Amino acid sequence: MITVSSGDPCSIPDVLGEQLKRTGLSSSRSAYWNDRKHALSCHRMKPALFSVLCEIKEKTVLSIHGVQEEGPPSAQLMRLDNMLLAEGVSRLERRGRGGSAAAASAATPGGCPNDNSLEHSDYRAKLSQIRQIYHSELEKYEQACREFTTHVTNLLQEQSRMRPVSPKEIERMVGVIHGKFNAIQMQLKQSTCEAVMTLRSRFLDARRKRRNFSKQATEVLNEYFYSHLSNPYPSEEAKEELARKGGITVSQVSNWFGNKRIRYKKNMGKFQEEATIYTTKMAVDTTKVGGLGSQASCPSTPSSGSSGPFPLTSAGDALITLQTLTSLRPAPVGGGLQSQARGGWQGAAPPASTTSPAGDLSSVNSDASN
DNA sequence: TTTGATGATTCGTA
DNA sequence: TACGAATCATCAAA
Repeated sequence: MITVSSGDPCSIPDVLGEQLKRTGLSSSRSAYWNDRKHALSCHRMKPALFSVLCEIKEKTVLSIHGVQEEGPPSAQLMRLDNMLLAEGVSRLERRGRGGSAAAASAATPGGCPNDNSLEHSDYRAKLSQIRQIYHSELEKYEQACREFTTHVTNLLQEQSRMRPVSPKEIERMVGVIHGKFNAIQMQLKQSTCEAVMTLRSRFLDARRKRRNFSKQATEVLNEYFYSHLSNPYPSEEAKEELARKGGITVSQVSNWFGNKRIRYKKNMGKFQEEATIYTTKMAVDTTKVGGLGSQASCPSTPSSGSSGPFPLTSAGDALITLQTLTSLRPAPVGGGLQSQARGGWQGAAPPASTTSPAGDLSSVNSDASN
């Protein structure tokens, strides 16, 4: 009885000989293996050996049949692909190295704010970096996969001269190789997704990127707030103007006023000094301009008039009083503002944006000029 | 490191 | 839909 190991010893010298030839290492050893190979192929037992190998092969193929079925691409892989596509990472596929920079700068990740802040450009640069690394690694894996597949295919074809190797078997082996490389690719995709997620959370989470407003923005907002203390609800137009002057967005203006109203109401005592500063400043500005020009520093509300939902004994009036008093003595505005504010917008429903606050500077100015 | 200030977000409401 | 209230997360000064 002839026993043959699954390693198929007959083919080994053959393959080695070929490899030695390819790598230029053929020498006396190569000649030795060629002799051996020739001896084996001419051996009188070769047909018997080959038939035994065929039998073994048949059994082996039967035993592994059913295990080799390749399932559909996993849901996880699809999720990763979708995520990379959504993040703009896998858009460059098959585009080559040249177009990566342009495409990187053009790509806008989903959910990304469309402002042109420095953080945003930094985000894009880092995303582009991740994208380039991803594609470079992907290309490496694909090339390695191709090379390995070719190598194994050649190997099996060589072996098929000495042992039974069916095209199906080669196909299966190629499938196995692709499966292994796909697993590696999935890891690459997974880590790329993680990197993108980390980047997103770091750069795009608004809470993380919170920056204090510039001094100018704060001043513009405070000036408006304290000069409209009786009705600190800027209209859309006023918000836009404040946003423009402060170099911030309209929604930031809205946020600021929302926070300011709440915090002022909660702790008016704390804001007395600030109120004094700003109302004094506004009063001085108004006096300087002669009662007509203060609109330049304080956006007006859409309409004017004192028929708003708040009593005239408001902070707006306090400002008027203050303007008069400023020229006479240091402004003792604090208590007045506080008491008036308490009876003003606090607790009252916010007025429609089109209504004009009693303390609107335009009306103040006209009053003052009168 | 702690703490107050502050911009942003979320949720309920009118 | 805008607002108030509560809360979160970060900044910056002590």
